[in-house]
Amino acid sequence: MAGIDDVARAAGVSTATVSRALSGRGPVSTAARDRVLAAAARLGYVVSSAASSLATGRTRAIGVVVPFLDRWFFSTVLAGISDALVRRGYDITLYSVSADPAERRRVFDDHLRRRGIDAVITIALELDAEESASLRGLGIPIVAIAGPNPLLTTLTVDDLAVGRAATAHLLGLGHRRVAHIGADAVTDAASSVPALRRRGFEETLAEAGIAVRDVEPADFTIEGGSTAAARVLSRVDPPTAVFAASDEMAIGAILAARERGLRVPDDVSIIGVDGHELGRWFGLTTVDQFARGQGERAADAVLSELDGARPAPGRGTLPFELVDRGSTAPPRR
Amino acid sequence: MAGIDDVARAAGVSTATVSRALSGRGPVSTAARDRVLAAAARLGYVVSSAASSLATGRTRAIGVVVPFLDRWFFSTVLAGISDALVRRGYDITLYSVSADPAERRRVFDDHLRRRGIDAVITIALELDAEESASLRGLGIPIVAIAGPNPLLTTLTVDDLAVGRAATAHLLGLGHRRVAHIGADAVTDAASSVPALRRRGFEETLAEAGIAVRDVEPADFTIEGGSTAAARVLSRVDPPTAVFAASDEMAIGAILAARERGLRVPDDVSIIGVDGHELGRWFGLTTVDQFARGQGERAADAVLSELDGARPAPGRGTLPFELVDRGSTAPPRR
DNA sequence: CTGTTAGCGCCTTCAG
DNA sequence: CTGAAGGCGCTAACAG
Repeated sequence: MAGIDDVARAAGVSTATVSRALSGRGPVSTAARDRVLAAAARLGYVVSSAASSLATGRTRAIGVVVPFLDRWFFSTVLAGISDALVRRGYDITLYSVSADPAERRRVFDDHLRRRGIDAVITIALELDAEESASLRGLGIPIVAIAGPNPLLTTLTVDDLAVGRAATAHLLGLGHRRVAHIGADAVTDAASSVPALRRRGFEETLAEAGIAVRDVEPADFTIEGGSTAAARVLSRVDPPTAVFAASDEMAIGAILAARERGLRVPDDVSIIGVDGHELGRWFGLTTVDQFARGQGERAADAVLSELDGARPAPGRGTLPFELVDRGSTAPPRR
Repeated sequence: MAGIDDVARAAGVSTATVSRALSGRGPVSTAARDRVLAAAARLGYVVSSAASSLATGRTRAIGVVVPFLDRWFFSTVLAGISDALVRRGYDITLYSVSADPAERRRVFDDHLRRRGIDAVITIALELDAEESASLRGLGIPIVAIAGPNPLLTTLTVDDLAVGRAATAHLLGLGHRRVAHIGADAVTDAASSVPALRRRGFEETLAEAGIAVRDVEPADFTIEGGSTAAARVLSRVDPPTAVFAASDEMAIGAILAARERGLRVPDDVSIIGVDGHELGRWFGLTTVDQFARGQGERAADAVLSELDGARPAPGRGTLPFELVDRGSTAPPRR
């Protein structure tokens, strides 16, 4: 494993010059630089990240913390982050944290601090005060995607608006009996993504003078959506439309409706949130939130902060867009 | 940021003792250890991974290299790896490599070498000789999941057997006109996962004295599966059964069949490979390969190698299991 | 069992 | 523009 002094010797310069030539920091004559580059290439020299970061304090690695790895939204955002980061020569250190408090503490207090990372991106993580403090204590740029966190710089779609848009779409079609599948009023924090979408739903209904009914908590999986939808649709006076807070739940709802012999959208309209690729196949109308783009933007945000830009003033807002693919229509009566 | 000598001072011992007490390597009296632990906790001390790995050569980080992040199989395996690794206090450094040769070279020759990682896990990566050599050159344990690579220690299901099992299942039901959706004979390496499944298909057919027809290449997405299935099913003499090399393609095939007014399994039987959670909802018969478990096993394998175990002799074989959920049945005639 | 003391490999002032 | 040299924070002999 060639070291910096092997290169220095081969190029006939000092290690300081090698360091300068390779890092681009500090003045080096063209001639010297060329010799260094050639020698480095010939020897297959690569700086040791450990040594380099011990000396500089920077690691060219970004920590990414997620609550799930195997759900569409998270892996898609992660893919976006990875794309953007790899282009800039940064690595990702990945942390998937469960709900287990002890394990979370270990990740926040040990791993994240021990490991040299230059910045952190969290995806839809609901952090308690202590965890937020832990993150801030790292003294590095932090960007939280999805879910406004008053304690952190966040980059998020306006989920209240998302909830309102989806609901307004249904009301605009003439629906009056509308169900919502999503947040659990008991366990979800008021500022969480699910809770905001739900609030958007409730507010919009209230403004239209419609009483809120049929709000079913579910866990954002197809299965959860299906179960919840089955429950609402089996009421004596079932809703004519369902707003699910995620596409996976919406797909579950479509499947549940079909199982009950209901046609979508003829018998019941269904709308989701996400822009899940699968939605296309179900003709699912949804509020697309461009997950991959969110990841890219978060990566760009932390990188520009690392390049000296001030932390984004306040919070960044990400785009969303209602995509009508046909799973919603006016109620039959 | 408290350092090791802050702890040493607070505990009234030398830094060497602190290091020993905290790492567990080397003898320390109980009394000293307790004082060190207390001081470290009080000061919120965490070792600097950069300094530690510079001194030891180990980083407690495992590199994971994948070709995709946003496809079910990969994110699921990754979740398994993460679970197993986090339990043992290791971090994941994640690399998603595209097909772009230049970018791949950068990852293999720069990132992977610069970054201190103690071992590498690759998931379904088709490596050329140079890339394999690059990896081996790291001089650290390597485990390749999915796809036998003659140049590396691999941990993989026997995809030839998977292909045979799926095909035999269809033949056993009485099908004689069976199509396959999967490998592209032109672009897929003979030892790749898709090619092996396809070969299992072809061999099994041949052994039953049935001529191979209707082999459609597709890209392992729902969309690709749907398109390919549409093509086979529109033949004048369409197959009575379809074996898709992944569940995502199989689901695409089911959707395509439905679109053509065909019932599954009455008009056409469909079987996939993976154990994708979505399969449940389509009643998809599949060859489950327990993706999450694959990740866990790979993680365990590299960790035990790091703990001194010899590299697994030859290649490890992972389990698979045919799960009949009803999308296959005897042909009508 | 414990402290002292070299480095680990690189970066970065500071002179020249 | 370039080289010499100290030090980043920790670990691993080596004495004691």
